[in-house]
Amino acid sequence: MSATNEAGVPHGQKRKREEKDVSNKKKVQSDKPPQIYKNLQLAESLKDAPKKPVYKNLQIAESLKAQSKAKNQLLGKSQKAEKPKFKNLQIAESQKTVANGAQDDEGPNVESQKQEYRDNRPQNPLAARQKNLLEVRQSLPIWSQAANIRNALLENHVLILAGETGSGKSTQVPQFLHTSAWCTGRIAVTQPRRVAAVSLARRVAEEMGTPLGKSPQALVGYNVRFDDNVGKNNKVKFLTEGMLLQEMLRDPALVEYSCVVVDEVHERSVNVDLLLGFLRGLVTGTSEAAKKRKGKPLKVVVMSATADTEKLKDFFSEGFGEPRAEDNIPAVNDTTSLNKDDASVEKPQVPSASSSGKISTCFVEGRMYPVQTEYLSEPTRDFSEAALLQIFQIHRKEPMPGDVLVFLTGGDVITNLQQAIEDMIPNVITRDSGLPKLLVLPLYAALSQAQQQAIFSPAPPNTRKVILATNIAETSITVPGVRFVIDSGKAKIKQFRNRLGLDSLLVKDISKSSAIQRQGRAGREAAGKCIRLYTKPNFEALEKDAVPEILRCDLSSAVLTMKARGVQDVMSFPLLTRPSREAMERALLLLLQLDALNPEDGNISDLGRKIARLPLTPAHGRTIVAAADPEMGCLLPVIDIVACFNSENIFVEIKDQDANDEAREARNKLSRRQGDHLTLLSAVQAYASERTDRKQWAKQHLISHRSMQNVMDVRKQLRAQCQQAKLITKEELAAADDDLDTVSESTGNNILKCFLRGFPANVARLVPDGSYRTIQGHMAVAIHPSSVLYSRKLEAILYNEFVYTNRTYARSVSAIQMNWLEEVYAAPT
DNA sequence: GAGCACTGC
Repeated sequence: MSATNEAGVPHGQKRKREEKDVSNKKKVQSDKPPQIYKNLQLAESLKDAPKKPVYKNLQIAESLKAQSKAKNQLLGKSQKAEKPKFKNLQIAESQKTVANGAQDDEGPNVESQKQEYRDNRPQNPLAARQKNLLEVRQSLPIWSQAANIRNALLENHVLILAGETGSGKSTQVPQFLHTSAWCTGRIAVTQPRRVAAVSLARRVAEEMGTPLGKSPQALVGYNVRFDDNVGKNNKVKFLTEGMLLQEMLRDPALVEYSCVVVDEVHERSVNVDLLLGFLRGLVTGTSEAAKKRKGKPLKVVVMSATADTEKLKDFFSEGFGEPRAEDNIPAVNDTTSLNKDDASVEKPQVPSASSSGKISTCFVEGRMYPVQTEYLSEPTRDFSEAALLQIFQIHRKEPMPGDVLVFLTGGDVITNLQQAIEDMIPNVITRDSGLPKLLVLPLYAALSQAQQQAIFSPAPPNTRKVILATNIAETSITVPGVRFVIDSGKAKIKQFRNRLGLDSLLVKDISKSSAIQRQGRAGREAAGKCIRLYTKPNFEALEKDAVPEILRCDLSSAVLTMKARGVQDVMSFPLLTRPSREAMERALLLLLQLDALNPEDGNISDLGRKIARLPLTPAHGRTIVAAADPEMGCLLPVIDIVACFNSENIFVEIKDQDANDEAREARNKLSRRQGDHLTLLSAVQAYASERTDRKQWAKQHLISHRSMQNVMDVRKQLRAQCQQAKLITKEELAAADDDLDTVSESTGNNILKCFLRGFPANVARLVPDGSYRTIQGHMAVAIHPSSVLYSRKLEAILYNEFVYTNRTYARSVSAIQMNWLEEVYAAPT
């Protein structure tokens, strides 16, 4: 047992403590990047690489691109030939669509802002930067709409704003609004991703000429998981959707805010759908929580990249007591209703009489270069082969510079295609010796930061980059330098099947809007070209929009989210898209099984409230609560395991060639005969008890250091939250050390019993033919080959997930005893 | 003997 003396403070912890004392700017420079950067998959590079380009390279905000736009404009008139074409969103009379009669035509506070930096001392670098940025801001398409937007919210409480990438909406709208008279509280701006929230906040702070975050002068802050950088005087706060939902637990009326801007609504995450439901109740004053605002108005701005604002408008109109437009039979000549589902007709949509002046809509054109689109004349059976052909055709025919971005389905397809291209390169390039070189780069989430980073480094001279990417390049990462896009038209899509209680992850056709999004990636820096590896009729036949996540996932989390925020009748909670009754009922049933709801009235129980506060699925939350029961007494180890399930796979794939026997043996030592749960635990504990060089340790054990760092972050957060929820005392937590202890047989059993409590449906038993069948539903289940229990025959198994790929697999599996079931499910809590 | 798209509290 190694003592935790002063000198023995684990590396990471000590550093973290030091970090707390330094300012934000220093944070970025410190040898260990702050939490958020670690999650950018770019952390490693941050240490050495200059900071700016990193942020720039990420898909962040329209505004960052504005810089390059402005640069293009400065480059001179010669660029006029390639003048960005406004995409089909462009609406000549868009101003009319906002509230009637713009009063100040001049843009937002130009004079007052000018005055502001005149007043600042000239040597103030923030003010100087602000001044420079003002010119860039004024060149954004949204700038001319500033007065309209301000006036719209003066009169109405809801603004629906459609603006494509490049319009500047994410950065400018909060700045247009924060000086309005009604804006006495804060403006929240939600984002689906953490990176976006952080980088937008940074940018807006710069544009406003103030520091970011906690400083008393700071007007802009952000709050994302693992990184709270909000100051008392912040007027604008960027946060992730999940964070705002979490805030609603303690403040369901959002009283600290005067305005909530919901950005990227078209992505339709479950969280955004829930958020819109809550906001509708608040803005219309129809929900219980709305009373707590005591008459203080709330303004809601809903921003989307697609022009389809009708659905959103109908949704809010309904909240104001108007019937949804669908309920009306459209008159034959009523073009506004007829056009609703016609993607090709995107005309300005003047607020119709039915909106009764409560909802404004506004369109802002995006800024983008034209993209020429080609289709295959015949459908292809093998999109990899078709892509291979097109890549070399582009390389032969198209001028440099111009990198190629290929949208594919998954890591394996990407690896194979990369191999195929590299095999062909010698033939093609030597045969035609005038050709530039080709550099093939894979891009998908499971790659290490360093590998992902490669797409951002400039190619060597006379080299064309070919990036083979998954959907990650559609929303999360913007690849610079791309002029050619090849679109397979496919993506892997996860779908939860309620009846079977399993997730399937299958290759499916993408939606039209997804195809358009992919196409747009070719026109960000110059005119480009998009080759679709399917026919034009195929494209026309695609669904208009992707199926929203809320129709594709297990609803137990969403339902608990509603219940915990005061929604009693979840069936009538306003949702943009209503899931099936069956899916809702299944979720309610599971929550009842988990004791999260009272069986008498279906309201949330005390236990349910505890679960709802944790950043986990209800099943994992229930497991944690079970582990805190003194009879079980295994909270800390259960947290370690749950943390693993909430991070990427910690085990690095063992490839026969590169794994040496030593590492393999080291890895094997971590494995536990009881199964994957305790194997994960032993890995976390061994890692945590490593005091000298964790990175080296991870390498030696074929464990992903990055994943493990994330596990440690989640573990820390869960420990703190459990203490807050009084599931563990401060003293107990302080006494916990990371010394390597062997988990006793009985503790091991207790741990598995806790998981049993959280996963009543994920149990299967061995049947006479040697296969496993689930106890609920008698479905055939096979142990996934990645499990330490693969090919073992055990009395019964418990598993963390049930997925369908080629067959139905149980992943993360442990052995249990049938006689535990009675004990676990009979026990009162 | 499989092979996991992508986010988020």
